[in-house]
Amino acid sequence: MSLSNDEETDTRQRLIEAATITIIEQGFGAAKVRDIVARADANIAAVNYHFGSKEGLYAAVIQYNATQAMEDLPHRIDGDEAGTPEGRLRDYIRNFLQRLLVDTPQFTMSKLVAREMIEPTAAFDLIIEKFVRPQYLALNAIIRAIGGNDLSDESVRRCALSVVGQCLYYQCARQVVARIEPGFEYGPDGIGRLADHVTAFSLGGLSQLKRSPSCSDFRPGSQGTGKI
Amino acid sequence: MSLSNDEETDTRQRLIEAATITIIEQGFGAAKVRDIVARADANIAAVNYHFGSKEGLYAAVIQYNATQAMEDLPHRIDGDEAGTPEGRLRDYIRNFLQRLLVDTPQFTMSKLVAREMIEPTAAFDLIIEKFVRPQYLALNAIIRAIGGNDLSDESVRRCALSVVGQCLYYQCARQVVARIEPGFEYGPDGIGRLADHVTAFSLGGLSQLKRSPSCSDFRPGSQGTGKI
Amino acid sequence: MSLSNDEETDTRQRLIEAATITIIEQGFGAAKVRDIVARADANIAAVNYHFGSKEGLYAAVIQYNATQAMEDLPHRIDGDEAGTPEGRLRDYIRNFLQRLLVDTPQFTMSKLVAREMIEPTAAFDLIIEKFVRPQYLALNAIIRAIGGNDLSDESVRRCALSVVGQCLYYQCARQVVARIEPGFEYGPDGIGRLADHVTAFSLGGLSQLKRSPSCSDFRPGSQGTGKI
Amino acid sequence: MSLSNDEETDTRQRLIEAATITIIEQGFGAAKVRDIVARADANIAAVNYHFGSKEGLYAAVIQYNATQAMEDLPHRIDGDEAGTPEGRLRDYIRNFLQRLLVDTPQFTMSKLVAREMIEPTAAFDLIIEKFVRPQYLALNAIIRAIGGNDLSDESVRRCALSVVGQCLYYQCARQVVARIEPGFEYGPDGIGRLADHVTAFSLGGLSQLKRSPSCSDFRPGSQGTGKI
DNA sequence: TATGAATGAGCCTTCATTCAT
DNA sequence: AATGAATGAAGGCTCATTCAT
Repeated sequence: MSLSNDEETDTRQRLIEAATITIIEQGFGAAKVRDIVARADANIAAVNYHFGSKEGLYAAVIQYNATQAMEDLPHRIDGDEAGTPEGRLRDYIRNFLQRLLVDTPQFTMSKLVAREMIEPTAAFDLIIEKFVRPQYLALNAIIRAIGGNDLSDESVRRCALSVVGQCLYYQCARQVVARIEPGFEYGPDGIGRLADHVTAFSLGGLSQLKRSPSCSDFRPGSQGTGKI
Repeated sequence: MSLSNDEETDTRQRLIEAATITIIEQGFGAAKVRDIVARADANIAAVNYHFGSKEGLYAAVIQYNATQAMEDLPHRIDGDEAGTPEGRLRDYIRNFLQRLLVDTPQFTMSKLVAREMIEPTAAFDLIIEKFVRPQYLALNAIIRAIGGNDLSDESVRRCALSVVGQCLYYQCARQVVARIEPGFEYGPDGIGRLADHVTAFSLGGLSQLKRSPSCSDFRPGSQGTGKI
Repeated sequence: MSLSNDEETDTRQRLIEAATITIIEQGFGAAKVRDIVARADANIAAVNYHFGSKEGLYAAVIQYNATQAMEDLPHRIDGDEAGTPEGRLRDYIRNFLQRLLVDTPQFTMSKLVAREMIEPTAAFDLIIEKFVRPQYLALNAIIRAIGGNDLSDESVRRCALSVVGQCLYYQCARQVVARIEPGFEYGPDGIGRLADHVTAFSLGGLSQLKRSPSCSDFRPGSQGTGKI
Repeated sequence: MSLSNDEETDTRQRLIEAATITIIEQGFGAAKVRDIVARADANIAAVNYHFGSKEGLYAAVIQYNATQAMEDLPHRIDGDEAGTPEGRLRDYIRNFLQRLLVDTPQFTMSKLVAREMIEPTAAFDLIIEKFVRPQYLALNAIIRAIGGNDLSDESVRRCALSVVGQCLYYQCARQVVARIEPGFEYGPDGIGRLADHVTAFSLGGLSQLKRSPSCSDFRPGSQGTGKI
């Protein structure tokens, strides 16, 4: 309420933002409290004062970014069924890739999740429930709409993971891609073309699995007939 | 000369193996030299004596595991063209997933690569050139054989990354998968079914891209016509 | 604010003083940070906090003692031309010897310089420019005033080094003097008599060189003629 | 006796020579056993095998070099009274400076002594008695011969130290001289001219002290009369 | 509330020395 | 006698945290 109260909130906020950037860049373990407070233009003792510990700061980082990210998600992720299922899949993929790859202060949550996958912390559960599962269920719904009754529940889930995997790869393996495919660009156009490719590739995959419904039925020998 | 000489593994070797496990579990930065030498039942000064520094030990770890991994690769990864291209793709995927996911002291290299993606060190270049690129080129060759002249070079590369992405996801996001799909199992059968799925999904994706050759030509609208 | 604040010396200051003593006693290489902080009644991390490193602390030690020493120099060293040149030479020598030999917490700089001669560090340049050269130039001026036009510039410089050498010897070779001349005492009286001797000896040397101006002209044979 | 016995002696000898060079360059504390054995092309365990410890090696270094140096001293240092006293002084100074300053594998002892002055070790006593005192007494004899009965014993001793100090300065403060008098050269000619200067300066000093016998009688005021 | 100096556990590394062959 | 791997004490330095104002 008071002016000083506003300033405090300000320091807290700056710390969270500075920590977000630093942790995305270096990971939680390698990020130093001294660097974070320097970036936030705050005092070395501020972290422990406001958050109790470095881990407390990280919990606040997750909390803040998860909330922010859920608010920013396009409404159709939340279950809106407008448009064709294929169009919704394309939008989902495009949006997912953008959040993963676009170099802006926005979309930090997806990058934090990628970090958490490798180096899980106490915030892991929170992230799964508040951020990952809702989107995963939305993707499942889209795929179910595309596949209709031709796909088993298990196939739907596997296909959802195949879609997510293709996208996440460009985040996790960004350095590798930069090395083995130096021409790859992460600007808006590049991401757009990438989304087109992933969508087409995935629709093809879904189409294939609709015809040979159980993935367990698939046998390499059947590939030799040339019908795929 | 003595029998004990044959039985007791070399300290150098024990250090490399202990470091491999520790670094896979914790990453290079978080792995402590004291823990590594304790695991190797060696003296704290042994690392410096044999490898000059912690980083020198890591370089030896990469060198050793990369050599080991390249020797263990099935011969057809090296360009053998026996069998149908589809069969070779399935073998490639199955082998890739096994190396990523099987919980054995073997197949350590793939896990080291996954670490290096997140936390690149001075060994990054070595890994790319000696381990990643050869396999990536082999996968490109398989996909080219499947796609024939219907696929542009760019499409081939994008498809290769889509295949790799699906597989790597299960390594990178192992903890996430365990949470959102608790039933997923990483035993030989589970990995076999997973390989079947990824193969079928990818062959479907390739088939789709052969029909709409340029991924840039793909438009969501065209998906609604029912052709997929 | 509190009284204790006035009485307790600054940790930074205590560290510098403790380091000064320790380094004079043992040299920079052999001085241990743990010993220095113990002497300063400070924490092991204090050196890194205040000075960045052990070398940073040493730089501060030099800086502090050099500043202190320059302030303590008698004004006539700075170029004051009061008194006869011979009197100024005597004062210079007496002051120089005092700073080298008196066993007080004062006059530390000269002892640090003696250390630096044997074990040069990064601080060497700083010491030469800020401390040694100004005094050397002052001594040159005194000798020039004594020698007048009878001495070449080179002779003046050589004589200055002869004066400095005689004084420094008692610092560098203190242990040796104590052994081969056990009666030598380093109290005020002893230093006073020593200054008298060095002054007389040096004035005699100067007088000799004025008569045979170029040192290169000097030949032992000419000494045998009884002129000395 | 056996051939292997000769080879052993060889390793011992190589270790002593390597240690001599290394210790002169870096001092005893900073010299590393690993560097010494590398320079001697010997095994790391050789030092402890042959000398018991690093300090044992150093004792052997002193012993060997002191013996060597005493053999190499010009005979007249040992009390030969040929030639005029002034000529003998000049020879003494020239020889002293050569041993201190000439950059050869010879004359190592003088450099070890200079080290020992700053960083005395257990070998200090040995050095004083076997090397320093004999030469100091010889110099005293020369000065007594020059001064005759006009000089008190104390004056003789002080003058000897003045001579030694001038010479040693160029060894101890070599780095300083290089900085404040960049033109100074340490080749044979430079050392010759330096010896000329020191001899002339010292003869002048002696001559002065013969006239005002007690250094304690010297007063600055008496300098103003212009007779020096 | 905010500051920044102080803390101490713990890290990697160095080094002379010892052990086993 | 010679080798080189192994040893462990000790060094400088980093870091999150706490203290005193």
